[in-house]
Parts: sequence; structure tokens; C-alpha cells
Amino acid sequence: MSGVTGGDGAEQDRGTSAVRWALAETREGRALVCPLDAGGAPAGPVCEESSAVAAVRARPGAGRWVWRATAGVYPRLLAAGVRVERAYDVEAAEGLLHGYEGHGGEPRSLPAAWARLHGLPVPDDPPPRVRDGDPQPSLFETGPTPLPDEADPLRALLEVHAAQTERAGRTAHPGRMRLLLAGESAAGLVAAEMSRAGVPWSAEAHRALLTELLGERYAGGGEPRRLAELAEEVSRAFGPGERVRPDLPADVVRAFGRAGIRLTSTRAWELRRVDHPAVEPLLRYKKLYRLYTARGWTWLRSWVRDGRFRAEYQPGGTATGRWTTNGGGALQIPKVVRRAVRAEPGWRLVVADAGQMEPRVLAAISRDPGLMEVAASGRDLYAVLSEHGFSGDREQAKLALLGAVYGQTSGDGLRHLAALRRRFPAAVGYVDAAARAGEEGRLVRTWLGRTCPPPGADGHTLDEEAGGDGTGGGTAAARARGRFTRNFVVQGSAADWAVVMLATLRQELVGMRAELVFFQHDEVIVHCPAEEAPAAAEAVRRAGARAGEVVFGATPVRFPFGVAVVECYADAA
DNA sequence: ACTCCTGGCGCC
DNA sequence: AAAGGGCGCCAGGAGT
Repeated sequence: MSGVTGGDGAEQDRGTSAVRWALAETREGRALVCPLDAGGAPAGPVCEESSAVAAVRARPGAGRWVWRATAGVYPRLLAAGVRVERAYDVEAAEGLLHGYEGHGGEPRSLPAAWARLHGLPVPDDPPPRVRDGDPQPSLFETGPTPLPDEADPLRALLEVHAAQTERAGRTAHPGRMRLLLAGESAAGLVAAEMSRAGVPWSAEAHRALLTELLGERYAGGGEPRRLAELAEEVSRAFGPGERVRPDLPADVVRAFGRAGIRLTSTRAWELRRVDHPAVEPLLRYKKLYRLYTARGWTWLRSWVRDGRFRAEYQPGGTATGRWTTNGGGALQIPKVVRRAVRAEPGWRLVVADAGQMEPRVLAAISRDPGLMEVAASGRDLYAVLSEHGFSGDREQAKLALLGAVYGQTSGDGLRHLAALRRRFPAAVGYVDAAARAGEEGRLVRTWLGRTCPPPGADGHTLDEEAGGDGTGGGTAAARARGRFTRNFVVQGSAADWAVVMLATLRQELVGMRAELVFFQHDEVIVHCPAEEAPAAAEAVRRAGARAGEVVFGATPVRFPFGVAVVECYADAA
């Protein structure tokens, strides 16, 4: 990758293995394949193979597979023991390109893309698959899906792909868009591989943790002992004869009302300001109740099999490009439960966390000289900020910066916002401009060109009743939209970085036994033999740095990973 | 019995 | 100290 300058033109196929192949599955599960030239046109005859697995297996030298959707075909390849080097996911690309063209939220399936291309009625995307609590079958049951042109399923794929190549070239920064499409496609491969691998999970440690915190379960079912005790304690605190169900907010609000305390909700932060003996056990109840319902014995039984927690990741599942998961809540593993994430014997977890993504990304996209200088250090950015004359300590510096990115409207962060604006005018100006664009109904884009959905497609309607709530500057909805677009450019550009980082890391790990088992916005976990851990840690660091250079071009901004090599996730910093 | 909505809180 | 951006998930309750 030497010679990469800036974000443009970074993604190019090289070498003899750079042959692209298109692959389309027929309704019967057979596969039609043909080689492609650089422009996406057929460069050889169409071959028919008995299956996608057979087609890919027969062409080990293929540099990139162009297919309808990685999620639809790759899990079956992996199940058959077949990995691919690179892919191009036409439906993922369609979502990004159609979004860039101002139509975020509209159908992105291949049939929809093909229909648009030919001016035909556009079919809706198939509804998301219902989850059944058991992730196992869904990974492998996803069968071949019909293409719009039944007579020649390859034709629609080739037409849409060729058109996409041309549309990417018409964007303001074609190199960036091509990098985004390649990165998103690579992310799809990573997601399928990671879903298959699963997070190493000790059910035994998990059960021990549950019993320790929640107590035993009663034989007849129902709440575990600690929850029952705390519920009893809460009731007692309201007085003799009082019965309060702490898991029912309305019940709790009524009980406090009888005690002369008016609550608007039972949120923890509101309860904490209340002086009443029921508050303390109630807060402890809520904490444990959350653990019980979200990560308790039921979760364990549904999601952990053979020592692994397998979630189904959906790259780009959110508007900003962040991933989501289909079930199991893999991206919300509570800190306390991380004790159950254990490397296999003789193996290690390389836990890597990219520190202070928001300010680093903001520095890179705004090119604010002062903020870039602060972000040029690999040290804790907020600490550097507070040492270098920012009016406040580390926490205040952090609050001010995050407040600027999130569009904070009140509170402590706001006090220091003025200082922030003086010191980093280009950075604050960048997010302010994004907010203004949102309020005025315009679209904003991430650094690589991921585009926010138009108003109305994201739950923010700009033209509902006028007047707002009197704070000026348009309706409440317009201001909400402004906060969304303000945040979008930063969070989404961080997601741009993340997919390229994943793509790079995946390549770095080729040839090692190490496996990528977890990804969460700005954090990755690699599971590897102990002796590979130093190399894996170095691979992660390189991937983070490389992604920063490739995505954002020549800036002094660094994207350092904090890396810990541990046997248990809970032991990582 | 089902779906849809809400409250609340887990993660970033 | 205050409560803002993105999500998923669960339980309960309302509506059908």
C-alpha cells in the first residue's frame, strides 16, 4: 500500500489474483459464474456450477467475488469450509449509493436496484427475518433467493454492478466511495466469519456469576432469591402492608406518590435525587433485574452453545454505519458479565480499544489545526487537552467535546463550549455546520460519503407543527434533526474508519491461527494461541493506524489502540 | 393468542 | 453533574 496519498484511490486490486468473478445463484441453488474485467463487464464465458460452494472452491485464485449479498451466501460457504479473500456486496453497495443519491431508507435489494435501473415498479425489501431465539439455524438456512430475471439470474447482477461502478465514479470523491464500498463489503465477510466463530464463552463462569449476584432460583420458577428479597425490602420501606412491584414503573410511581413524592419516571438518575428508604433497595433491584432478564439463565440457554456466544452481526445496520446484531445483544454485553468471556486453554484474548474516537475523528474530518495537533499524540487525548491550557480538568474537557458532538443543550459541557469554540473553531464549526444542514432539511455525509437518510425517513419530521417549545431556532423536530446530523458526521466517519480497520486486520491475520471474535464500534477482540498474541496485538495496532491513513489521508491524527492480552475479557483495562 | 408500544437501561 | 447522538432487548400492558 505504499504510495497511498489521501483517501482517494486507495483501494485497488493488484497482482495476478485480482481477477473478479461474478456469482449468481439460481432458484434451484445452482451457481452461474463469469470473470469480469476492470469495468465490471463479462471477460469470459458463463459457467454453471452445481452450487456456490462448488463454484468458489473451483476458483481459489479469484481475487474478488461479486455477488448479491454476502449475508445470503457466505455463511453457507463458511459452513462448507470455504473462505474467500475479497467480495463485493451488491446490495450493501446499493444501500450506500442510493443513500448518497438522496434516497436513504428506500429498498436496496437487487430486485429493487434492477427495477430502478429499468424504470419498473420497485419492490419492497423482504421483511427482516423473525428471530426465534436460536441463532444457530438462521446462519445456515438462508437459502438462495430469486433474482429478478429468472431466465438469467446473472444478468441482473451484472447490470446493477456495472451501473454501480459508474455511479460511484460520479460521486464527489469517487476514490472515497470506492473505499467505502470495498470496506463495507469486507465488513460483511468479517461479520459472517465472526458470527460463525462466536465469542469464547464460559457458561460455567456465567452461571457462577449469576448465582453469586442473584442467588439461587427457586424450584417453581419465578424470581431468584436476591430479587425476591429486594422486592420485599422495597415494599417494607413504604410501610406496613404496602405491596409494591418494583418491576412495574407505574406501581413504583404510585407508591412514591402515596409517600408524598411526585416522580415523572422511575429512571435511576431521577430516583437517585429522592430521599426515601425505598430508593436504595429499588436501585439495587433494578440493576439485578436487568442482569436477570437480559443476561440471565434464559439468555445463556438461548445464545451460548459449545462454549461460544454466537450473534448474528449486521454491518451497517444503523444509519450512521454502525453495526447492529440480530439477537443476543452482542453489542451490549454488560461489564459485569465479561467475566464469562474466557479464552480457550493455551489461548489468549487480545482486547483492543481505540481510545477517544470522537475527538480524533472530528480532528481528521474538520482538519482543525489545533485539534489535529492534540490528536497527534497517542496519549489520552482529554488529558492532553486539559494540560494544554483548556479551561478545566480532564473530565470537563471530555464533557465539552462530547457535548459539542452530541449537540448538548444544557449542563456542564455547555459552559466550556465557548472555550472549545475559541480554541478549535474549525472543529466546532464543522459539527455546527452539520447541525445547521440538518435543521434546514439538507443531507450530510461522512468522510467516505455515507449519507444520512432524508428527513422523514429517520423519524425526524421537519414540518410538523410550528413554534416548537419557544427556545427559538425552529421546531423541536428541526433541532432534533440537527442533533442527529451533527452526530452523524462524527459517528458515521468513525464507522468509516472501523470498516477499513476491520478489512485491514482481517488481511493481517491471514496465515495465523488467530480469529477475530468480537467487534463493537471501536473495539475488537482477537482470540489466538498465546504465542501468537504479540503478533496479533501488533496486527491490531497496524490495522488501526493504516485505517487512519487510508480513510482520512495525510493528517497528523493518530488512532491508537489500547491493547490488553488477557485470558478473561473482564481483566482488560 | 397475537402484535405493537412504552419504560427502562445495557453498550458505544 | 445532567440527561444529548446511535442502537437492542426485555417485560408488561394495551389493543386487536
